[in-house]
Amino acid sequence: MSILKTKTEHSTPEECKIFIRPVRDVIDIVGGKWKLPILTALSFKTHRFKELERQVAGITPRMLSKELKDLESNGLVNRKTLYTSPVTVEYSLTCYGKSLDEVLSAMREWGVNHRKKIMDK
Amino acid sequence: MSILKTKTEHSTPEECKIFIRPVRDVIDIVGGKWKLPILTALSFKTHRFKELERQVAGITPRMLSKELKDLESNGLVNRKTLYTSPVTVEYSLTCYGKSLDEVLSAMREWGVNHRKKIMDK
DNA sequence: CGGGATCCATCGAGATACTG
DNA sequence: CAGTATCTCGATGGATCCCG
Repeated sequence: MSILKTKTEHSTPEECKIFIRPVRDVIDIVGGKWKLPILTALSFKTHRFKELERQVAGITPRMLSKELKDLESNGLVNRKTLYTSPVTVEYSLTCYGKSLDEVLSAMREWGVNHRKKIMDK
Repeated sequence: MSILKTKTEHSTPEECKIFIRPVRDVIDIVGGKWKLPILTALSFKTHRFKELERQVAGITPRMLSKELKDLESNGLVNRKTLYTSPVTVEYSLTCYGKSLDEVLSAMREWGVNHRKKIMDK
């Protein structure tokens, strides 16, 4: 790629990638069937595994476990083992997880309006 | 965060659905492998089908056609047939499509920061 | 209770060839 | 040029059973 490249009316593949990648990251993080329901449940209160399984209607333990790991690896959710008997585990939103809410709110606002617009047609 | 949250500590399934649905709508609209690359290409300038096929590296005509129909059905993209010979078709972002940019920017901002955060670990 | 392991169905997307 | 039609495959997620 030329160092002397001036501003063009079209984008280079590199520019596009840098532009798109972080947006895609967000989609990957909150996308899929269960991430939003889980985050929403946790935004109301801390839940144990079994409680989440009941709150998030329809989810299987297998998926719940996998999704919680994903969310935890992204720093959105905190996992806390309580050594009661039997052992219980508490899941909660981290502060960082809560910071996602601004983004979700922006999406929600546009989405609510869009739904209205599409319905009217 | 949410209006609901200030009112109750837990959510009903109905409330959750209404809360989540518009966000999911946005994910569906810009999600998948090709929507963002296509929207990004069109955000720079109007393109014909074949031009888009070249701009969006790797896409097949089958997918490009399908994705453009999706975007058009959501009012984000305008399709304009030019009766030249042979016929050419121009695709462009609608004003409504451009309104999505605020949302994408919010996502991008969070995503850029997140990528930095994850990389540092 | 909090998961893991295994098998299976569905769907998004690629490859390729073809048409008006 | 602007798409369509088939076929195929890998990923996502569901069903079921199992364990410490």
